[in-house]
Amino acid sequence: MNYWLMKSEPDVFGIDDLAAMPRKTDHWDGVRNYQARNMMRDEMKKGDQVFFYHSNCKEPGIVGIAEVVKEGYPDHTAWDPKSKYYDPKSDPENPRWYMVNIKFVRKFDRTVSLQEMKQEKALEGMKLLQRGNRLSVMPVEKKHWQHILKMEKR
DNA sequence: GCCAACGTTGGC
DNA sequence: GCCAACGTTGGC
Repeated sequence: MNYWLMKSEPDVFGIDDLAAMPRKTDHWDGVRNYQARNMMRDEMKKGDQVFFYHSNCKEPGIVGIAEVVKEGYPDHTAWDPKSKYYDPKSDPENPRWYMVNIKFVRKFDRTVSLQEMKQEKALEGMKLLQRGNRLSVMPVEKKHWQHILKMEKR
């Protein structure tokens, strides 16, 4: 099993929105970055665990856990001219963009903030903390995953 | 709201 | 294939 982190803006779609969905599940549409696309299409597997990260907000950080329940499949919003994610260059015969479905697992007791994570020696080298990182989907190492779970309980 | 960092686009 | 211009992300 692998571990991941996915970013979302709470004003647009936060962890509470995921928890409020039917079956607490939603498709992760709108990713228009090739690196993130490749991970969703090729690497994320059913049962993989996902940190849900709130970005672009007052207190950026990890707020809970979700789980991959459906592996990569074409992101149909790319073919919908009315969607804000419409990409005329994505051909249904040869889809350019992919998404996965994730299901709410649990919300953290508290937010493990970005600021806090930056100060942790044990999290050195974590992708999220690297300068200028803008990926909205990224892998998390098991040791980092476990350390963050400990931080939550402090 | 600012701005640094990064990805993409397109002219050459 | 280079690289300047532009758009977006996201912390602050």
